[in-house]
Formats: sequence, C-alpha cells, structure tokens
Amino acid sequence: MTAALPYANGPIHLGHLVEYIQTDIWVRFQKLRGHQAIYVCADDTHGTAIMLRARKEGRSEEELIADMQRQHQRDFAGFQIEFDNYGSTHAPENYELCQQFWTALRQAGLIVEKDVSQLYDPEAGTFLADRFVKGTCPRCKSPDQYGDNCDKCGATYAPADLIEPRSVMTGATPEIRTARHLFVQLEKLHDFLSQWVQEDEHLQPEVVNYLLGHFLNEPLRDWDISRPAPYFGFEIPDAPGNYWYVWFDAPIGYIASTWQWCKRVGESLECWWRSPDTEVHHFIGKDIIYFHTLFWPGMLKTAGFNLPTKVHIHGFLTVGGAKMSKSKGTFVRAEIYLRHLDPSYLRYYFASKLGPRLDDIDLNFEEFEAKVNSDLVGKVVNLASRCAKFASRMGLSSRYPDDGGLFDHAARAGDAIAAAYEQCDYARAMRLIMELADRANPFVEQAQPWVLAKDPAREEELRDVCTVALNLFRQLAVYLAPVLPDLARKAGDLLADPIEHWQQSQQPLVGTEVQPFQHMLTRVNPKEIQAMIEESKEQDAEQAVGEHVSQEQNASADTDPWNDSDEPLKKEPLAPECTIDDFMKVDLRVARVVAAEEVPEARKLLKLTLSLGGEVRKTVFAGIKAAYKPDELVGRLVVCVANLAPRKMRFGVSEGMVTAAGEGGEEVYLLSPDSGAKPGQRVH
RNA sequence: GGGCCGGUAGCUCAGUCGGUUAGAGCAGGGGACUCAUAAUCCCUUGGUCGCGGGUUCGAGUCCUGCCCGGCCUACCA
Repeated sequence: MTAALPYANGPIHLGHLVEYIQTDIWVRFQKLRGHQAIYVCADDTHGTAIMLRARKEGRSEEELIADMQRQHQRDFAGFQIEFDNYGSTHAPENYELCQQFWTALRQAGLIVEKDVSQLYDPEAGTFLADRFVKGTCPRCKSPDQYGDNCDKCGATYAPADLIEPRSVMTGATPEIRTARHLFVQLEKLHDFLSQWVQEDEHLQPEVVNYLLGHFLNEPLRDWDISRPAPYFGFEIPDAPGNYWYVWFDAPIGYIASTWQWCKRVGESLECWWRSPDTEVHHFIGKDIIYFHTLFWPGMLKTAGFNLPTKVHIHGFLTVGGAKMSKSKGTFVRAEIYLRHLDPSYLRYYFASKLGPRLDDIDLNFEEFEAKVNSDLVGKVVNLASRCAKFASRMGLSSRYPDDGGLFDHAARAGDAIAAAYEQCDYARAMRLIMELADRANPFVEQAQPWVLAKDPAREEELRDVCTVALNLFRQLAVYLAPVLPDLARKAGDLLADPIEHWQQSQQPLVGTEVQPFQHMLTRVNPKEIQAMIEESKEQDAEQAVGEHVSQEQNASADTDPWNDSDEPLKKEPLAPECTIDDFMKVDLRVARVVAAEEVPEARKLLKLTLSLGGEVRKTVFAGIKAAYKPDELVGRLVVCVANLAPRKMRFGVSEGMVTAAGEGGEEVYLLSPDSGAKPGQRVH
C-alpha cells in the first residue's frame, strides 16, 4: 500500500492527513486480518520549487529535504501513521529504478525528442514553470495573473502572451528560450490503458467515466518528461544536461521505498513488485488522478512491474464547509494540531466521514467534538471505565456467562464490518461498530453492577456482569483497532491480552486478570480547538511573511521586510481628506455580538444583535454571510458604527454597521478590538 | 456549455432487488440512575424523501424534464 508522496516543500497539514490516515487504517486492517501487508511512502524531493527554495535559504537541496523529511516523519508518527518504510525519491535505489524504467521506455520506442519554447528567467538562470510567471491578463487586463490562465476572466493562454510578464522569483522580465525535451508517447499505450482502466474494478466507476470522457476519447498527448539544467533531480544518463521531471521519478519512489524495506528485512523486491501474488494499492487524492491512472500504469506495464490492483481516490478536506483558510485559522498544520488535541480524535472523525467515493469530506469542529465525546468516550471507553474498578479486584469469570446473545451478535457483525473496511467505507464500519456499542451499555444499566457490588454474596454475579461488559468492550476495541491503535493497545493492557488479530473479536476472553483501569481517552476540550485555530492564525501570519519574501515578490523585498502588496490601495484609493470634526460625527463603538442568525431568504446577510453593554441592543444586518457562520460570531467583540441612521431593509430595520475589511463575499475580515475592550466603549 | 456526484428530520447521514407505518446518531423536550471522564439508561417531539411528469398493483428507490449545491472540464496535463 502506498499513500502519495508529500512534497518536501511544505509541512503536513490536516488536508494531507485524510490520505495518510485513510491508508494507515486500511493497512492496519489488512495486517489485523492476518495478511502480510506493508505501507511504504517517501518524501517527494525533486523539482524546481525545491531548488529555488534551497537557493533562497542558502543551503543545499540535500540539507533542505533532509530537514523536511524529519518534520514529515515526526508529524506522521504523531498521528500514529505507521510506515513500514519511509524513503526519499532522492535515494540511490530510486535512481537505479529510474534507469530501469528509462531503459524499458527507450527499448519500447516510446521516447521522442522535441523542441519546447519556454520563458526563461535570466537572473535566476532557470526556465520558468507557468506558475512562476505573473503578468497582466491579455484579455481582461487584470494585473497579477499567473502564466497559464486568468482567475478573473478565466482566459487561458501561454505565459508568453502575458502583458509585462515577470518572474515571480526575481522580478526579472523573462525571455523566450528553446530547449530540447524528451517525451513519452503515451498514445502508443492507448489501447492498453483503455482496457486497464475499465477492467477488474481497478478504479472507482466515476473515475473510469472521467478518464474515458476526458482523455481516452482522443489521442493521448506526449508527456514531457525531461527538464533542462538547472534542475534538482536525477540527470538522465543518455541525455546529459537534462533531468527527469519530478513526476517521472516520484511514483517510482513507491518501488524504491519498497526496495529499501526489502533490503532491511531480507525480502526480495521481485516478490513484491513482480509477482502475481502481490496486490498493489495506491491511495491518492483526486488532484493527481491522471498521473496515477494513465502515466503510471503505462510506465509499470512497459517496465514489467505489477500494475496497481486498485487506485483508491479520495476527495479533499474542507473545514467548516469551506476551503481551508489561513486567515481563518482553518489551515491547521499537523504539528499544531498535536499540540492541542489527541490524534485519536482525528483518526476516528475522519474514519466516521470517509466513504468509498471521491466526495470532499468536511471537518466541522462541533461535530468533531460531539462524535468523539459521545461515541468514543461516552459509549465505548465508558463501557470499560464503568466496570473496570469492580473487575480489577477479581478478574474475569472462568466461563463466559449468558449475556443474552450480545457477544455472539457482535461477533457475527464482524464480517459486515470487515467488508466495509475492505471497501474503504469506513463511515459504514464506524456506524456498524457504534450500533454494537449502543447495545452494550443498556446491558450494564440493566444488570446494575453497582448494586451487586454492595452485596458480598453476589460477587459471582458481579464478576459475570463485568466479564460481559469488558468482553463487549474488547470486541469493540478489536473492530476499532485499525482506526484507534492506541485504544486497542490500552484495551490489551487492561485485560493483559494484546490485541493482534481480528479473530480475537470472535472468542470471549475468560479467566484472566484485569489491570487497574487507566484513562484511555479524555473528552475533547473545545477550548483546545479554539486555541489550535488561534495558533494556526498566528503561525500563518509569520509564515506568510517568509513565503512572500522568498517567492512571491520582486526586488523591493530586500528593503521591505513586510512586503505587503500595493494592490488593495490601488483598487480603492484614499477618500478625499476629512477634518477631525467630520470623523467625530461617526460614532464607532465596541460591541458584543450576543446573537447571530441566518436570514433564510437573504443571499449575503446575517442578522446580528449587538450589545453595547447594559440593556442597549442594536439589530444590524451585515453582508458577511459568505465569510462567517452565525455560531462563530456569538460572543465576539466587534467595532460598529453606532450612530448610523437606521435603514429599512427587505428583512427588517438595520440600526448600524459592523466594520470589516476586504472585498466582500468570502473576503471579509471583521475588525476586533484587542482584549480588554468593553462593549460600549467609543473608538477614537 | 459538457461531465461526474449529491439534495431524505434542526445537523450529519443510512435506506440492499421497487414491497408493510421512511430509520439511526447528535441536537431539542420529559423522566430515571449514580458504577463511570456531567458519562449512562428509558420515553418523546420532529419528515411534502428538492420540484413536476411518467412506468408500476405499489416509487425515497426506476425513467424523464426542471431547480439547487459541490467538484471536474472548456481543446493544459
């Protein structure tokens, strides 16, 4: 099994984790079922972006990627993502395999040479990928557009068509240069690929439709697989001065990482990548479908390696129903999450949302809190914690008592749960498991162990009740083990019987000792969620500065450390001068949002009730619906225009304005006073 | 414009091959309990299954038209 290789140019964030957790669960499930499975991954280390970043930071690419790899591995470990091998595409094994693939492609007659004209940055001495060029859109004249298309009018063009193009890195005016590139003639594999994508359920059905409708319905284009120097990567042996494009060597990294594992444990790579007995499962996001379902099978076929058994494709992560946003603090890095919250929460939450399809999944923090607290702590862990105290002094009964069929029922549910895991329908698996948990707690309730505990004569009964409850708990822990390895380990410790195999869910445990109960999982503290979001905002403010200096802006960056864009001011020039008296006419006040609600018929408006302290309330309709949810506003302080003439709007009378910056739509940033300000205070 | 996916309770979703009175969890309301991390248990409110047409003895489910939302595309990969 593989998860996509994270690029060595940035930290792991919650969006990445959807995939690594999804894959980790699947691998752990396969291992629990008794299969020999390995999870390999690696850092994706090559490309122009890495080269440029290393240059800016004044160190070698090798130092940079080693540093990033340490961070990535630390973050993955923090989320209990357990790779059998975590390598790097810059490893010697990968170079050797790249040569094998290359030789095979040459021998198959799939490589051709063609001239490519590209923009070239004379100062940096490098060719510029489309996204490294910015300029004015040739169609609508919007400034500051990337080299491939305009996000204002949607026009697509070549980077050379931009008006006043400039290099994003140096600000230099690029020139057009021509270089020889090597291409793979993928079209020669067209028939094979058309067949492969359709057979044996290698891909989800909607992906097959997509590929057939978008790519396989016409000749496949040649794939530009080389980049001229300077480039950070592997130089192509029979084309000196040219390097394999990062997307050529990245997937080969899956095999290279496997090879490293093989060397370490004394296995043969042939048995894993050239054997009909081995299945290869790739887990990827929907953004890299093309590479994994067309190029990659084509390369594997040509070089004689195993084709993927299945490519499992997932959607993206949204937070609170919107794209992850740095300014809102919903762009949460793995490292920051771990400073505040338990990784088990996220593993379970993602599992409860992940289905077999490509839909995006949403992280909603209220739901997150509710699911973890009520499902995991309230239902599952509680089962153990409410009985373990009684049980630890007497151990489990030597025979499994009559439980009214509960254990058997849950044991029989194992097949359906396993099938759901197998199909990557973890949401279904979690539902099935929670149904079992819902049956277990009423048993304890009805058996009343706390009553039995008061009567020494009923000790046997008490022990039986605890034996049932703890066995039902253990069964749940086995079923949840792929998702919650930590809980499984603690369950194993409690009953002095490590959870290692799915079959352990089928037989009750009897006659063993019960260790003193220790907390297995604490409830989610919503304050920690808030703190995590706040810290994410701060981090990104710092980071944004660094990034802009290194990449986005031009030469003036050297003198202006903040390097803010002049665009907002250009868009909305200063208003005519006003006097202090003019200003004093506007009465700005600190106010607290005490209520906020959607206005169902309104597209843009939220209805806010502001408190100016004491009994003074104002109703304000604010055009911020796209940027804020009512719930996140309640309680916060804002600055409002308190003496604005009331205005009758379609949905009621608005008695003021809330101040905010931004262009409108989702780009709205409410002003907040620093802490200490009190509702009703005037802003001078 | 084209493609894909979706629209079921306040929220998140399940609903198998078309088959009885459409379900769960959470949230809300009422009660019980005290072993447990304010956990748990019982009862309960809540639905025009997006809208219209069609097929059928019977439609949340199949067909069709439309509306809404998301993603992907628009001759880039």
